[in-house]
Amino acid sequence: MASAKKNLPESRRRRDPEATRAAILEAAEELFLTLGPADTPTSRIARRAGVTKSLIHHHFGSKDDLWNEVKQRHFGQYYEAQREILTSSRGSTDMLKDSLVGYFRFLQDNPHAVRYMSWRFIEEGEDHCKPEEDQLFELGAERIREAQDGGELRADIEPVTMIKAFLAMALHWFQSKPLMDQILGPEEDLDALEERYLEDAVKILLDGVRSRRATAD
Amino acid sequence: MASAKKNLPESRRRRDPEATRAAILEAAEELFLTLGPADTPTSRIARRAGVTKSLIHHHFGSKDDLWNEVKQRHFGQYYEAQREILTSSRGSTDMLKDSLVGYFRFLQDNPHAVRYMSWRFIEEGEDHCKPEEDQLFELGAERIREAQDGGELRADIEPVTMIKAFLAMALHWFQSKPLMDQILGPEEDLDALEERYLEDAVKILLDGVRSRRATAD
DNA sequence: TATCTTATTGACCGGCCGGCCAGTTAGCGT
DNA sequence: ACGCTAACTGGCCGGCCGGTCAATAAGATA
Repeated sequence: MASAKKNLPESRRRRDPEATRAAILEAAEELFLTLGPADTPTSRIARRAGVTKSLIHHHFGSKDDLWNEVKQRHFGQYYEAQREILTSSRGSTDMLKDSLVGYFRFLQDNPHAVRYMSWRFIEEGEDHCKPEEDQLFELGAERIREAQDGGELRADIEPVTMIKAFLAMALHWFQSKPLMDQILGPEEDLDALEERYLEDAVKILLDGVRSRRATAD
Repeated sequence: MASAKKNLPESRRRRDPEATRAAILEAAEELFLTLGPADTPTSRIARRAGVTKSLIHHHFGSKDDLWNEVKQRHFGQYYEAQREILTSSRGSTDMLKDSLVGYFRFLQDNPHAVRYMSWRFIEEGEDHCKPEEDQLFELGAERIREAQDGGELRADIEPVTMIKAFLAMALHWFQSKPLMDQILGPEEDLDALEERYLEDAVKILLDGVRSRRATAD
């Protein structure tokens, strides 16, 4: 009864449902996030994945289902990264700096995440990823409240606003980035500017959020 | 020879190209920005405008041309509002506060502008509106540099970063708003929260940007 | 080996969408 | 009054897209 299900991983299996699913997902993610869901024909996803269009329907049902799967999968990474940033960093205001830098690096390394966020903003349908994200928000707000009670962060500001400030500063850079290097010449020195921007953003936000009495290092 | 071109504005002209163009543009703007360009059939634009589909092609050429026209037109308003905010406000740091509040109010009153910005971020094609916007950026940066030289704003931060900080804080709220009231119940008290957010954002940004020596009012 | 499951295929359908075209009519100049 | 230009119409076409279905064969089970 004990099934020896995968007893031939050595030779290339001619049928490999999981690999097929993975290939479709990968192709779909790439295309959906660059062309947009509406402008991405399933046929093209299939071609890129080296599969027939019918297989997409076989494995995922409909195009919308596939899109939801991509979103949820992608949000997994995003969610993990965020959570680690929020929990790993040690106390007080350092956490905020680490969060901002960490989030910034994450977006830097995952351009898809930026486009994904943009699509979420634009689409109207329900968002399956929301509860997990809210939980994340709650986690961050809690840590901020602690710092407020400890006198490290100013208490006259809603924690949610602080979080949004950090998210906004990081995300906005990458959202507007394609608009910028479009006019800045091919790649003049946008990367150097990017580092400078991060440094400045840290300065602004930390000083704007720190308790008035605390004198910086 | 002096043409009396428009000598019958009183009785309803049965043919009125300009009015037709305007009707099409208005319908297109509404639909494009809510459904997205890809999900908006020209037939539906035509129906909404009370016109035949053919007329769209007659007046605008192609669907893409119409979309570009909408973008450019919409940017007009956006551009005007921004420019007025930047130039009208009197000296120093008050300008920044006024800019943020003004921009925030503008987005509040023009939900379309938010979606428009999001589409600009996502689309890849050239952006016809860019030069005017850059001019606006330059204007703002100049005023910030003056304040930096005058010792009112800290000088260790790139002016562009300051501008982006203000834009990001305002825009991000409205971008993420639909995601928020989706989980917050129908309309719990999102508007009250909105005002609170604006106040907090002003606090964070102004304190983060003000010169270290200047003691606030 | 015989059998059952299911991954995989290719052909096909109904529908919609963008664009075109031939024809009609309103307004404006002469 | 006449004719020209351009606004406007209805109808149609070619193409693509999402989805279905019957048929095939690979792999697991026994």
